[in-house]
Amino acid sequence: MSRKEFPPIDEQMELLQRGAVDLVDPAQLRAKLERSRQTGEPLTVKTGFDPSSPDLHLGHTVLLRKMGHFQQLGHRVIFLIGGFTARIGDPTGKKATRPQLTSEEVQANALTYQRQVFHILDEAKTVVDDNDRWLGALGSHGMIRLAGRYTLARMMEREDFKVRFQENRPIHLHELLYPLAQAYDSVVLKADVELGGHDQIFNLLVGRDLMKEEGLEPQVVLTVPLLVGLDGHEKMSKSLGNAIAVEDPPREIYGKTMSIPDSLMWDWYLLLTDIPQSEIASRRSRVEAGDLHPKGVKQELARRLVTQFHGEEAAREAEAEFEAVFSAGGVPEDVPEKELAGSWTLTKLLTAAELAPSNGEARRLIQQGAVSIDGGRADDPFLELAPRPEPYLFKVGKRRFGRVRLTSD
RNA sequence: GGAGGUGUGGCCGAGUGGACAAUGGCAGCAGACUGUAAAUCUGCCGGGCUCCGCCCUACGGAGGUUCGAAUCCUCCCGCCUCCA
Repeated sequence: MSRKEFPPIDEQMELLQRGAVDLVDPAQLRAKLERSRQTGEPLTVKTGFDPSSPDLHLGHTVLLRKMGHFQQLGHRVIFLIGGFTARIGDPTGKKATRPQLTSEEVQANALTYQRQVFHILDEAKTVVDDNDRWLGALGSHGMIRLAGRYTLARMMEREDFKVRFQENRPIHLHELLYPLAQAYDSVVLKADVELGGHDQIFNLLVGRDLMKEEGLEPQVVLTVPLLVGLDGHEKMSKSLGNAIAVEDPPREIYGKTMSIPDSLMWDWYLLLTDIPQSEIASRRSRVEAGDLHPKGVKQELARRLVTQFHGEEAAREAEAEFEAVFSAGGVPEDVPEKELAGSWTLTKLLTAAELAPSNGEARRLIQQGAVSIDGGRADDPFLELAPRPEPYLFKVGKRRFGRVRLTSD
């Protein structure tokens, strides 16, 4: 194995700490980096992913990008699929217990995951592993022995457990095993560093403890913040509907980015782009002083995000379309088209064409002035539309478009 | 095993026999204002219809009492607390 050259420590430290929330602890990370520089051995960096929900969104990419930083610096990054831990389910305090996944589902999800992940990570440099490999083999005895390495008191230091215990809410025994299992991964992999979202801090620290317990050098723990979603308040998540999926089409990524609150833009710049922090700070102060219009700054962000997943060409197109549709009130490129037979009442037509979820909703939208036909507002729910050769163009609300061709049977 | 409590619309949370498709808040949708930003204001927010009205479905599930039940009774299910 050839000796690797690593960048200077300070340079590495700066990149790695960008946007990080916790770093336990900086001195130790520095020491590990120095050692790897001397020996030419890269650090082993572990990040676990729960394969239960395979749709990645920008929130996940914050972590992936941090992994990418380690890769850029020449370290060895392990993308660890929690095939075993997914079947325990990370205790969140929420009532919904996650459904137990079959190993087929886990495998299918893992593949979907990998397809999405390698938009961000360098596939050639990424080690993919699955903790089912060792945790599955542990067996009951092994698990009990593992449980013997930790105490209830230490487990109860976790905020979530503590609160639930105080409030007399249930804590199931298997939930205590989750942090242990995750910690055991670090032991097996002899991780130098473990990355995770800030919400994972407890689990990651258990990893440190367990490694010490097993006589290993403890891992350094680095966490990144949870990305705030489109609404500007809640963390980004698919179920809250405030997410941008990695596989969203260009115009969605672009448009959704444009809809975030201005105040959120700086965080996104920090966590989702590589623009130097000094540059971000300078833009921010110019916007706040009124020297720079926030729209343009946000458009650049949107462009950069589209570029990451679809390339520059797609980003330019998305921007052109955005300008045409929203700034100039035009019509998007590819409006879905439907064909229906005969004459229709406006209300029912909207429902039939899936431009409204129900007739009642369609009627409301019409009455509220949200519907236009061929560019002119339509406010009569009972308007009769007759068949004609060219399709009708409907616009519902700000961004829903549809063409409907009415045929005379 | 025993005693008690609780279960309401996407979420939180009122409602304890009729005026309840169910107060209020959040979320969502639409309009105005804009930069498809935020904030703000206004309206909507179970489904269907021939729509100032009517019909259907709905308050954990199944039965029952009643002219009438989210509200009372019985059984069942889930969740919580205390005692053992």
